[in-house]
This record gives sequence, structure tokens and C-alpha cells, in this order.
Amino acid sequence: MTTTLESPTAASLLAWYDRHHRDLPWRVSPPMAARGVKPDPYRVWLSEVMLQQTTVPAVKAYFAKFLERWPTVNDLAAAANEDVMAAWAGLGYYARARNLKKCAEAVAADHAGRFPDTEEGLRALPGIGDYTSAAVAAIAFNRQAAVMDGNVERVISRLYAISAPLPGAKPLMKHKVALLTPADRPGDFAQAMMDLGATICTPKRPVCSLCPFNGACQALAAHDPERFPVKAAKKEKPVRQGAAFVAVNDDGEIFLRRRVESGLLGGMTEVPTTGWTARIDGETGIEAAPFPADWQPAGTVTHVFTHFELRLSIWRAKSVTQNDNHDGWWAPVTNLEEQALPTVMKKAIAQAIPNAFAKMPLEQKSGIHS
DNA sequence: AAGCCGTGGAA
DNA sequence: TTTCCAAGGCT
Repeated sequence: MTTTLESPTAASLLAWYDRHHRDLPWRVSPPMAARGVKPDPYRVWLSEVMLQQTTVPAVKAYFAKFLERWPTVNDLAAAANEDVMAAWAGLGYYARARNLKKCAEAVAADHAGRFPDTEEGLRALPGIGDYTSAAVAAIAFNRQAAVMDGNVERVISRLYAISAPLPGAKPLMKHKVALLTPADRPGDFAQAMMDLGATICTPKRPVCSLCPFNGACQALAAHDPERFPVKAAKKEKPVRQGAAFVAVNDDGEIFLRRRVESGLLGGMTEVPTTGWTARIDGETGIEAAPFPADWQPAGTVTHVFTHFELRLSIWRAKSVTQNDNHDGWWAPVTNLEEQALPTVMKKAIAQAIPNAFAKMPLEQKSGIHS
């Protein structure tokens, strides 16, 4: 028997969204909008940047912290770089934090503290690309912008059974999104597409029975929604190795320094380490110590980055009294939360000093081995 | 334009 | 355990 597919409509998705939208801290939901609440472009932008390649649960606490500490874009623009990096520590992709600060400064200095209200204007700001410019334009300024993220790619690729692989198929998919995006409620439409992808049209085992597009979905009609989206094969991660050096003095302080502004963990705080540029046969030992001390082996730590796996040999020295290395500072071990320490550095420190994060434990971070 | 850039949770 | 991938951007 043959089935006739419906045409997908924005109206059907918006009706679903009105009933099943997620309530999120940065979102003006339909009931709120009905009460006259207007979106705050600063909050929309802040949340969108934090959500780049990052899950909703991971973002929530950071969003609350940033909003409490820097309630407006002008507050963020006036903040110290180190404070912003420290507040971002743990969220990953630290170029986002550097660009976040630059963007806030540009909005404050060049736009009188008001975000541009067009895609083009937003797109010109640091850290705002194709997705974020469209998302902020649609959600904060009600612009009819075609918003496409990973969720939307999945929904669209299934709806139209697009067999061409990503990322090459992006322009085609964006065209489909643009055709579907309504002039009325474009921001809700964008958020609805993303909610649908996050809760119904999931990567595995999508709940097609609850989908507002289930009468229009070509992938469902073909009984294989999980086949889409098709993606290019990914490369395997090489293993690199290196060493990290945790020096402690008798005042209970640890020696830290700042990484260079660009590249991996750029601008973040670290304990002295080797470069990690070496492959598995690279140096991992005491010969790379930043200064002379009674260095003792203290186990290993593994950490998986986006494009390589790192195996770190940890060295510890106690009662360090001095060193000739002046490119860093000593910080109390009991107050490391104030430092801009990325997760891999917290793992290295926790390995050398097990009670370093006793107040706010580093949980059972995987990859720590004695 | 393909590689670089974090982290953690779910399956 | 391994694999995937989450509201991507920059160079």
C-alpha cells in the first residue's frame, strides 16, 4: 500500500511547541510571552554562546553564575579577563570565553551597549557565526532567520531523507529550513525545532509517535529515521603524552602559571607542563621540570580532548622554598576555585594532592590513576 | 577547507 | 567499555 506524505508546516510545529516546550532559564516561553515578557538580547546571546557544542545541563549553572555576577553586557565588558576565564573554567572551548569578552566590549563600546538586531550586524561580532547570529536575530529580535544547529540538521535530514553527508549537505539543509521558517514567531519556531531534536527526534530511538511531523517525515515513511543525518567518517584520536609538575610550599600554596592566549586551553591557568605536542614517544619525565626541586612521581592522569588523548605523568614536590621561575604565582591550595583551571589541570592537581578540591570535590573524575 | 578547539553524560 | 555528540566558530 502507498502512503501520501503531508507537507510539513510551521504551524504544526508551533502548536506542538506551545504544549511541549522545555522551560529553560534563558527562555521566554509562550506563556511568559503572553504575559508580556520580552527576551533580553544579552541573555539570549550569553546562553547561545554557552550552548555551542555544550549540553543544556552543563550550561545551567554557568548561565546563572554569569548572570548574577554580570547582569548586563556593560558589566561583562567592564569585567577583568581573568575573572571571566575563571568563571568559564570547566565549560570547555575556551576561545568562546575570550570571544565572549571581546564581543561584550564591542557591544559596549561600538553599539552603546545594545546588540545589533540583524543577522548581519550580529555576525560581525567575535564568537558569533552562522548559527548564533541567526539564533539571536530570531529569538531576541523576532527576525525571520533560518536557524540551523545539530538538532535542526537531524530533524531536516530526516524530514526530507537527505542522503548527502554532512557537512557538505549543510547549504541544502539550510535552504529547507529557510523555506519552513515562518514570518510570525520565527524565534519560537527555531526553539521548537531544537526542542524537537532534543526530546523527540533524538539521534537514537526517536519517538516518532509523538512528533508533529510524523505525517510528513520521509525518513519515517522509509522506516529508518536513524539512518539520518549521514555524516562523514571521523578520524581516530592519536595519543599524546606529557608531564605535569605540582609544586607545593610550606604555606600550603601551589605554583601556577598562565598559558599563552591562543591554542589549546588558551589564556587558562595551569601547573607547569610539557608541551603535549609529542606523540606517545615524547618526554614524560623529570627532565622537563620547570625548576629544581625534590620531584617525586605521583601517578598518571588521562584526559580526552577533542582531537587527541593525553596521558600525563604527574610529578609532585613538597616544601618547595624557592625557584628561579618567575613566570607564575603561588596560590592557596584551599582556594583553587578562584583560579581559571581547566578540568585537565584540576585532575592533575587532584592526583598530586588528593584533598585539594575537598570543599568542592572533583567527584570521581575518570582518568586518575595511582 | 579541513583541522583545531573541552567536557561530560547517555546509550 | 566504547562511541557518540551537545543551541559551533575560527583559521
